[in-house]
Amino acid sequence: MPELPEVETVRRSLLDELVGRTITRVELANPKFARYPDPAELEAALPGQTITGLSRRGKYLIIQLGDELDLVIHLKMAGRLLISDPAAERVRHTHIILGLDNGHELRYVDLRHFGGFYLVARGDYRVLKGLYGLGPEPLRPGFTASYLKQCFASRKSKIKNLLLDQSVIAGLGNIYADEALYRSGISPLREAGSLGDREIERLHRVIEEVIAEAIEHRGTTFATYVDGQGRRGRFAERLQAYGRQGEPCLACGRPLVRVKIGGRSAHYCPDCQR
DNA sequence: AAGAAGTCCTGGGCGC
DNA sequence: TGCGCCCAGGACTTCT
Repeated sequence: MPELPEVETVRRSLLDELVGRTITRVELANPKFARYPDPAELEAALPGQTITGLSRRGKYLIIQLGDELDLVIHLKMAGRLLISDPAAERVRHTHIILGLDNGHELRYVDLRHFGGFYLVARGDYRVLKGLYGLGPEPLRPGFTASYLKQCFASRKSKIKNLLLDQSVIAGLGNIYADEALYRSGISPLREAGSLGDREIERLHRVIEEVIAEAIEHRGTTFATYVDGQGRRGRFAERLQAYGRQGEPCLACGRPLVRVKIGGRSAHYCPDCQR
């Protein structure tokens, strides 16, 4: 499930391949992945456009086209962007193909059918409510402990739910939220408003640390995630909480547990996380 | 207004 | 072996 580190890894893996290229051809093998505007408009608008940049906000990947357009892509749970030779066989669930002027193709593959493409005017993200209302990036100056204190103050929501709220912090998903809480010794079940200043400061530091470390290791591959060249991430082996229910806590040796919080699974150590 | 719950979707894993 | 069930999960909508 691509979260910030995985989307950033995909971005970096595609930079050299995409920037400067012109789109020659569009094939909507499954039109529903053209989320906005409608498929016919997307299909008509892309050919001839030159890719001038590739950026990321939270879990959104943004392909800059010319001076005026942004092609926004969200991979959701299982989306993949792959550079391919047109002659190479298409894997199942290949939904969108962009032909490039260097003879390669950019293929969008999505087993869970959740992700998609959005074509908007440069910087105009109103149709993407989540992108429009995104909170600060964890590795940028706007993300501070005092900002978090302000977000958490008197909130009744469990801290785990707020970490997943993209309007609070951009880019955290289930894996890194669990890892950050584990490393900071805070139970995912705590009411956000009950956290003390010291705890929030620690959580803030640990979020930066986990995200930076995960980017360094090119993300976490659990099931489907790979970068633009099909390479897996190496962070899975460093996970201390996510997916380790029943296994011993690395700090105290007692088994980690998995519980449901807000419809999502949360993995934690009931002894070390308070 | 905050917070909870439902929605999309497929393949893998499970029990029987 | 094979069927049916449940689950994973991000962002968005709808509801209370």
